[in-house]
Amino acid sequence: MFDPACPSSAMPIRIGDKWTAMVVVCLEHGPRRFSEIRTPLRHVTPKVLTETLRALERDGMVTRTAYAEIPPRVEYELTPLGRSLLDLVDACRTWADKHLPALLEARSAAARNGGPDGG
Amino acid sequence: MFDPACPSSAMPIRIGDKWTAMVVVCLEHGPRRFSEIRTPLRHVTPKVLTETLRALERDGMVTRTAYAEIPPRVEYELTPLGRSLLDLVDACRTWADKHLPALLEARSAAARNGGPDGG
DNA sequence: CAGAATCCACATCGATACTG
DNA sequence: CAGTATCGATGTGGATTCTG
Repeated sequence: MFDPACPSSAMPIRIGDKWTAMVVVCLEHGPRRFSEIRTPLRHVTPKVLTETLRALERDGMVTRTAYAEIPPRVEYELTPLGRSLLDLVDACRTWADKHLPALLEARSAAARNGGPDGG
Repeated sequence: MFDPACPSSAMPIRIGDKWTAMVVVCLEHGPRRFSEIRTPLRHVTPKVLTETLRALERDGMVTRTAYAEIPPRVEYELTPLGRSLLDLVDACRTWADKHLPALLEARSAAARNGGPDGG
């Protein structure tokens, strides 16, 4: 799911913004720091990750805890509401396991027929 | 779900493009004509609906059947793969019933606090 | 380390007008 | 009726740069 080469870009379903689902999964097993979220999501810029986290915070999905230390440390943690998104993530995974191959096959078949240069 | 005034715009989950989920629900109970899909989705332009249907067709979600009649008649119907999206639609509905009010409350609470004019 | 500010590329969505 | 063609508005995602 974290691999941009995986066919998840073909997924007909999306949770929140582009990185929301991955962030939620990252937080599944407990609080994580900003950098700890960034590491597995290697292609997300800090700006976008901040936006995603702020949106989740606004919607009561995560809590943000800043510690007054040097260097700074901030932890993000899923709320119960945020954990409820894991159910949706799971529903997506289940669907993908069962149906994504068929979608991919249909798509490439369509590309071969009515695709690039017509047919 | 078809009412633009409903809070579905706040839904943290989306199936396909903007109108995909609604189109799929429209086709739930059998084949429908282009116009029959447009009617309940009153704010969709023919261009966008065509794009949505073509995408669904490419992905093996719907079949398109054109009849050589005057006036023209075209019917769209869900494939088994397309019907599988209904499971996702249902998962979304279940989630919304249980958690959307909490999301909305958290969001408006955030708007009152750190909202428009900061604070 | 965690994040803010700025600018920009791109895709989606939509209004309008026209066609077989 | 069922589209197609063109143009414009908009929002999201990203690169880059800078700060406490």
